[in-house]
Amino acid sequence: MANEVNDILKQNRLSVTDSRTKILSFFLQHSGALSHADIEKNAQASFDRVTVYRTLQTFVEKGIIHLIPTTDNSIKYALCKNDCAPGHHHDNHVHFICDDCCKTICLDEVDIPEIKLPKGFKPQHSEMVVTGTCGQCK
Amino acid sequence: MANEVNDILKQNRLSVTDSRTKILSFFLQHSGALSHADIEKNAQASFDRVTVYRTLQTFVEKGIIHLIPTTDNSIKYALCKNDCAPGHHHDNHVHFICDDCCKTICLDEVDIPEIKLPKGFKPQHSEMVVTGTCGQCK
DNA sequence: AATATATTTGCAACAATGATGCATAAATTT
DNA sequence: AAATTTATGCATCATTGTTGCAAATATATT
Repeated sequence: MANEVNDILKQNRLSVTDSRTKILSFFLQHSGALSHADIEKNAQASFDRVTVYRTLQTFVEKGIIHLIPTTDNSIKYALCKNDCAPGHHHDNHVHFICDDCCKTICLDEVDIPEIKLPKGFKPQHSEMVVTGTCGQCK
Repeated sequence: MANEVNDILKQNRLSVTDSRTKILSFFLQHSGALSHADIEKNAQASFDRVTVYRTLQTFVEKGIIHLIPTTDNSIKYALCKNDCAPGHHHDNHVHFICDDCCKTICLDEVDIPEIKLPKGFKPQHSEMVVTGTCGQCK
């Protein structure tokens, strides 16, 4: 996996630094969505808060991770599994938030359906979040 | 409208106070989604920040307004137009965020489609947000 | 209509989250 | 290995949201 992390960073023309390597590894190890706090609390990576912010911002810009919409005031990130390019994300899968374990799960195999909008509205991107109980918590 | 505001509050067994009256009026006047900041900056209502927070929380609990999910760190609220009861919202319409004017619009007439989830997942509530260009901004 | 009770408000203080400038440190290029 | 570019960490600040408590206001009671 060390190589995979390295490759992803180089493919995106990012210098390979300690923080980037460890934060990206953390995402690869935890397939679900992570919050800034999750990453900051991660034992393996004790970086400055600012570094974590900047690393996450960089990853979003490069299309390595994507943001997940929430109704509480928390930002969550997850690895992009489709072919996302810098400044242009192609993730169009549904996200699931479990009311029990509070985990956010990317349902990579569930596409967001297209919908008909009222006249005049031009859609550019859709997000869909489903809450409920996940497989583990039923 | 003064009566309408009064009625809504009384129907929800809330004491009729200055802040609640004015904040609720503000929602009735502005059909779109509002952020905490929008309300705080509103000239007619110069309340303590804490009061605004608590009023909005109360309104959400009572089913008078609902939260709209976003990917940035902003919480947005909009009036519930369906029959939402305390602790039990029934809004299942799509929200539209315009990239140009940055307004959030409730598409009351567009229902969130039902989707098939992987085995084990039990859905409870769905949210859908579409970004793009709205009718005014095309 | 006046008082008693219950609720809400505003203040103070605090915690958490996020942003920016700049010197140091580390990575990449030559 | 040195020069250059880039990233990090620290200090500082702004914004956002929370909690406890006394004062103020609204509702209920007589």
